[in-house]
Amino acid sequence: MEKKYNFTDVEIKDMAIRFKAMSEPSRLKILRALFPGEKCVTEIIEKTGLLQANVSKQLKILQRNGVVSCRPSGLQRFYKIADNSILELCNMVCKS
Amino acid sequence: MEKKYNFTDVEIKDMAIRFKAMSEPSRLKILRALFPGEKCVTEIIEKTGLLQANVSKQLKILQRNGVVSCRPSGLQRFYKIADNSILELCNMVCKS
DNA sequence: GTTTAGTATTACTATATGTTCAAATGCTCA
DNA sequence: TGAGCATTTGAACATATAGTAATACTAAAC
Repeated sequence: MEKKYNFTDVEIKDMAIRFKAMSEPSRLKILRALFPGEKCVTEIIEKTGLLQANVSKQLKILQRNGVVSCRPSGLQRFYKIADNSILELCNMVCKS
Repeated sequence: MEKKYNFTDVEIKDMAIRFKAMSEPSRLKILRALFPGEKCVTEIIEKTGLLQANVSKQLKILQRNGVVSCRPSGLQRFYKIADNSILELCNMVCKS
């Protein structure tokens, strides 16, 4: 597998932002809750044990960085993992 | 490839710490300087354009989290990427 | 059409942590 | 001891997190 390592400054900045999105336990707990499939905010609150305001805030950060996506449905908003590589990333970091 | 997604709280905490280690542009610039091969602190300072104190502090963080390793040699200390998966990780995040 | 209940986001505050820079200190070898 | 290389310290500034409370949104009941 061909690997790149001459990253530009812009790429480095973007990478830092993405890594930062994954760098909080509260956000990783939300991802853990979402790996099996999409869930609404209330379900995420139950699964994670975090407070409502906190979940909402962290979901916004995850969404802004393309880690999760959102689908409104009636009163609820269903969030899901945006990309398969997120799980792969977690597995790689967890092993090392 | 078999993927895990029932991470324990402890695993999540550790993952967050590792992601955080990669979440600063200054640290990623240091890694970029090290990808071609090991370098001493002075060389890293030249390559990155960061100040000495800063490089030293960020190297310590990277070392504490197992991202780089250190080999003293005379007056100098040579740092290198500790693990091949670091570059793989950067490639994965850069693409997405 | 207005109200009401359920659902989710936003504002605000206190606290904590991280980054950078300048200066001082530590370490190693000649 | 002195020079070169690297780390540590301390202060200023910036950013992030968690919690409480208030606000916004949506759909259905009346």
